Amino acid sequence: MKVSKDQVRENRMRIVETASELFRERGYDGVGVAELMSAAGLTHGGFYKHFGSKADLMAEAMSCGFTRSAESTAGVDREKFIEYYLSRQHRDDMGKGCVMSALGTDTARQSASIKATFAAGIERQLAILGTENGTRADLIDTIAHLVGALVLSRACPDNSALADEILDVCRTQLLSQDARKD
Amino acid sequence: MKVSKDQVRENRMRIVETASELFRERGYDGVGVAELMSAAGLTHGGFYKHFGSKADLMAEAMSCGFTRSAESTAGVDREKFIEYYLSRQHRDDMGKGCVMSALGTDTARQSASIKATFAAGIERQLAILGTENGTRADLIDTIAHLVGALVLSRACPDNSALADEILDVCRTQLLSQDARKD
DNA sequence: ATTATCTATAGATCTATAGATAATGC
DNA sequence: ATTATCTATAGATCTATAGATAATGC
Repeated sequence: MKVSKDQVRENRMRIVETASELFRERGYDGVGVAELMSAAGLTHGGFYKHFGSKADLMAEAMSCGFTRSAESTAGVDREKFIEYYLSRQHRDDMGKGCVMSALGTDTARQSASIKATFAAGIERQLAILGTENGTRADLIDTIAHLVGALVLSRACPDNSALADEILDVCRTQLLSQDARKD
Repeated sequence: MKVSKDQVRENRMRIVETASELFRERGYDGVGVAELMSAAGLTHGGFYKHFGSKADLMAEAMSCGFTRSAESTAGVDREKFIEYYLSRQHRDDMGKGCVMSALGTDTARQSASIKATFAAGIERQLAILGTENGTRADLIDTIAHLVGALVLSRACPDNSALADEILDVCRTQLLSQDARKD
């Protein structure tokens, strides 16, 4: 039953990636270790050879999600970032979307070390957007605005007018802020 | 063991108010029916004479929270609302604060009927702020901005510089939008 | 007589651990 | 020999229900 070191690394990574998506989709309390391992193609007993606890995995899964976001956001300018962030596609696929909007409230209810991982993720996102897209204050403001729009839109009934209205109103406002600076 | 009709009404209300606060604090999955009833001074077996399910209570608890918010927000102008919303006090007491920021992501993971209750709450909040504080679009935009700021600030480590920075940056930006319209 | 609350429990889940197994890697 | 994964399970929890109890309200 033992596997090669490469296989172990791959299994571990698959657990983290799977968890990253499932936690975003259903929340920390919404996914059990057994289901998570099963989704990664393993049995639940093996989990604790990889991680000390479910909470430890949460931190890694969150960090992994931030890394994926950073990768796909690199080189994107403010306008494109806003368009992507407030798209229906992003809203309707929470598991693959932004960690800040999907796990922000979950994180508020977790331990200090998870919060620290989250804060580090915010800083990484700010760094990726970079000074060419605005001052630090501008970027923090924009990100908060985007996160709020997505959280509210997702909390509205699927395909409801209000859900789309929230995205549209915020997109218009955020892009007009951009225009004022040009 | 039976109690008067008045007592029944009072017990039911106490369950809803207790749930409203506990759900905001710890999330829907973070509180069990037994603990909830115990916090309301009752035993868990009696729960299902009041509510069909835990999810049914969630809807009522959410609606109750929105009502309390509406009460305390009535007559408050945009500037005062922003100051209150982005205060440390509000951020650090999630159980007693705004339902949108505390339960938005939880709601995104719930059934359509809970989402409908949430959307109705947004509409109520918009109505309370009223046309004297801006167009419907202005208000939606402001609320999304506020919710995002609070969600992100709460996800940062307690008493961290970033947690406060997020609130401060967004307060400045939101109040400057106000000034531009005067 | 009705019924809100109580105690008790069914049945399903949850996190975490124990011990067996079998392939890797020294 | 080591160890990642497996099966099995401990012990705690979870939602929901059943049946007893006792005070209300007809």
